[in-house]
Amino acid sequence: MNQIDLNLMRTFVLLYETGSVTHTAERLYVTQPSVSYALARLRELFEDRLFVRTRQGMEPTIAARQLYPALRDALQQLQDAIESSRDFEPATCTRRFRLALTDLGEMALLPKLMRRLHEQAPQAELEVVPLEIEHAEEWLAAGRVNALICSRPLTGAAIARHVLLRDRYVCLLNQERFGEGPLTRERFIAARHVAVTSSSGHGLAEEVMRQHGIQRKVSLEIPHFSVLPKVLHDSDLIATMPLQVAASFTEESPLTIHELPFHVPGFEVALHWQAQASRSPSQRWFCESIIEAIGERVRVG
Amino acid sequence: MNQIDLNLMRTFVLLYETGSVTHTAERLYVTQPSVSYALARLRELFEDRLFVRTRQGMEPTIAARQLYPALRDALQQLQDAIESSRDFEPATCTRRFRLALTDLGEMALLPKLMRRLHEQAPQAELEVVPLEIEHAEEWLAAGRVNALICSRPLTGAAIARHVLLRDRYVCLLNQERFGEGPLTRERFIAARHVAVTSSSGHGLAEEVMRQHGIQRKVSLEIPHFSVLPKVLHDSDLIATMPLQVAASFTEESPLTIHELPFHVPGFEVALHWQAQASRSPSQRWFCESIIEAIGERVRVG
DNA sequence: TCATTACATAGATAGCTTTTATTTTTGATA
DNA sequence: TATCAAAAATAAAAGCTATCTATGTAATGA
Repeated sequence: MNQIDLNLMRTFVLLYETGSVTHTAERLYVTQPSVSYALARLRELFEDRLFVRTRQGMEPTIAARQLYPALRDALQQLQDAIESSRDFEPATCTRRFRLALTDLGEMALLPKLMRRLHEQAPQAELEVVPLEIEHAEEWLAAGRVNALICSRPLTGAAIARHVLLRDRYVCLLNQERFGEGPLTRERFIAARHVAVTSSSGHGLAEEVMRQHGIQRKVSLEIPHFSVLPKVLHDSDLIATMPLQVAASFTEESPLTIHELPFHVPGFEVALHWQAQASRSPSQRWFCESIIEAIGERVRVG
Repeated sequence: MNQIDLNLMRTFVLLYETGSVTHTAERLYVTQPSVSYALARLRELFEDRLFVRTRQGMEPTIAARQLYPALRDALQQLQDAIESSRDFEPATCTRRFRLALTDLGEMALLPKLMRRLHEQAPQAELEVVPLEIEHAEEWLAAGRVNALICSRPLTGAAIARHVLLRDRYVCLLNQERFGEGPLTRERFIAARHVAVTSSSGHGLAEEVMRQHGIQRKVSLEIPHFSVLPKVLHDSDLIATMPLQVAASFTEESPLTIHELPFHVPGFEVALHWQAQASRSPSQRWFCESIIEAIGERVRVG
């Protein structure tokens, strides 16, 4: 066990991510046969083919799939640990950062974020992982993601938190189809609604409605926010969502924003990360960049 | 960054733990100059001397001290990940397991545990880390320890728990010096007590006393349970502690166990570990061994 | 069927780790 | 302070092994 060449694991992870011996070789600045030989050694080590050739590239076997997450996270931690005592240069950074986001977050924040990161660290990579709120703490603890953005405050041990922005829920609808006039409580209840089934933690408005005893007719349930503009444009449905997103939707479609006809407290969207003193400079830089990139945004609501 | 020889980190960790280039070489089955050369490369990599010669061996610099915990944990995770897909043989296992325990746990459980582990895995190493209850979850999440045993149930995400035994608090005293007769509430309050200042989570009895409004005179406060027999033997002090330990103390000293003169609920001593599916076979084996080793014990109380 | 693409294999090479041998350093002791 | 012992560092040589070039082979698509 103590004789295993740990450098092989780096090759494994790259093989998994690129799905190609050749591309892995390019990333490692070695020739293709070199990686092929490394793969042979990996296969002997794990007593499994690990990757088989298909038209889509090198497809991981079951064994490889099981190995990958743990190896990737462990390698990341190791690299973080090594890096922690060395200087960090965004300009020359080529590593990959992982950020968990709701699809709402993607729409509202990702453009700003990407611009910022690309300016400062043009060679760095950003991988957005769809947020599953119930795994949030686990992902942070295990290093699966470097940070995550959500509106539910995470309470677990050793998790740091920084509020990025405040928002509140509003209604969005196509006034033409819905009919003129303000959105009264009666009309809200009488209307047909579209709901987003979110494992993302956006259930605050629903909760409040339940508390107020407001029963609404949900005619459509979709898993993501992003198709809402099209859906609303072609129907008399009402969607309830954060103002930030609603506002951006009105820019692309002729939709109208209305206040909810009952009180829902505002909420905070916050960045969360593992608050260990030993986190690396790159990790710190990543979080700070996010905070600065999003923080610049004009507060709404 | 992607060119760093990860195998060097293994040498670093061993250097830190052995405090000796020569011993590290022995552990790695290479010669001393080989490790010396590796150290030279580490020094260049981290731009720090890392270890300086003293009478106690190679003493780590501040930089090395900062690096060590993160590197050790990351390496452990990596090795776990690699191991997870390979068979585990206790008989040939040479790795080191880390277990966080209270000193009470050490006394009550360690002998059984060590015997069991040594039988099945004679070459494995066990490192007992003094438990600091407030860092428990963090330690598990970060992989600082493989498991921990405590009586406070840990609630964090992704922590598995298995009750090892149930116990309850009793009083222990030297009847000769204390005076004959049962331990009434009046005598309990009138008596002088010895308390163990525990960061270990053994505060249940104290809490109950506070709730009952019982004020006792604490004449002695000590940080560990282990010296209690001697202290009690030479005094009329009363100690409040779990029955299991009290019972073992009566074997070595002529002390007497009394029920507490008020009700304190029993408590559970449980093993806790990180409940990730990806944990390695060795990790599973370690936890199962502990459960079997302790579970065999005759339940008391 | 042929061209193309990508991974595997063979044999040679070169680079780098390891080894043996030796020196230097450090701390202990007289 | 001088000397001795122990342990780390250095030097030079050796040996290993990962990498390279060249080539083979299998799958894909025009």
